[in-house]
Amino acid sequence: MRKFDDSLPLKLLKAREAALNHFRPLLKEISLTEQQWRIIRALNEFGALESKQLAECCCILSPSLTGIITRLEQQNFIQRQKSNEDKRRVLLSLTDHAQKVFDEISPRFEERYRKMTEQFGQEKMDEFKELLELMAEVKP
Amino acid sequence: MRKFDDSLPLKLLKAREAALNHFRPLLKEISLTEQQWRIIRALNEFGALESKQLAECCCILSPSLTGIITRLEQQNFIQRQKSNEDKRRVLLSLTDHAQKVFDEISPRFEERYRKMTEQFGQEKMDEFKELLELMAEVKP
DNA sequence: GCTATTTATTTAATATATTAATAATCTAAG
DNA sequence: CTTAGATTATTAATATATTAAATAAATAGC
Repeated sequence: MRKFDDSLPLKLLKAREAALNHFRPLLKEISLTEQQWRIIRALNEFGALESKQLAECCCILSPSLTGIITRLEQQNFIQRQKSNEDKRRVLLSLTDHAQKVFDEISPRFEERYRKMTEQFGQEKMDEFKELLELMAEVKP
Repeated sequence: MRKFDDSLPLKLLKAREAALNHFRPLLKEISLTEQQWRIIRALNEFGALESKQLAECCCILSPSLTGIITRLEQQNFIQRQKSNEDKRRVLLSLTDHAQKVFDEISPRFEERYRKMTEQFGQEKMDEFKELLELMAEVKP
């Protein structure tokens, strides 16, 4: 039978852990969790988003998102605004404070990302990302 | 600047989600979480393990493991036994019940794993795993 | 032999993941 | 227009993740 270590989910978990280790020191420095930073990055790029869209693109389930947003709101990183056309929906966007923090710190994330890519090898990284995208498309 | 979606940790997360979707229905059927199943698989292969070793090979931190083991013990899947040489250590192993459940259900996991591999392509899967292992070795 | 240090595990506190259920609103069939 | 069904966000309950601190037992150095 297939060995314990020959498990795609486990290998994906370990690879992700190793990748995140490149960024954990920075996250700790600014006191944001990995998920909080992911959400801030998404809102920086897409501007205002509805909760559902944000959950989708950040790969975070709605119930988790509700809590994360609540805390980011308390820390003055995110503002919520009810939609007028559809009163069920909530629009989320970065505060000026969050935008400022993002602009200041993101170059340092970029630098670490660059180093990680260099260490792994640019060619291998491209090939790796290609395979990751293919796997993400596989349906059971 | 690098786009939001061009993020290795995010791609790893999405690929892992897609991979896990192949097994979630089975896990639900036997009412075990992904982590519980990982631990059972490890103990099936390695026999009795100490808590630290189990945490290491399952990529689960000790504080999480304590809770998971407690619940698996209550469900009669795992038994703990204190080491005699070093009374700090705890030896963990599968109960007969767990071994029986594992032997019955694991062929169905194998079958789904086989289908996932076939769908993705055996060659690509080998290449993919190779890159995942390389990434897991990269140090920050 | 004793003490300081180290190591293995657990506890505590907070954040996130997962599933089910709820509340509010919208949409479409009748 | 009205109501059944669908959709969005939240709440609730339980499990796991993460970091720090506490506990207990082993080991090194004196």
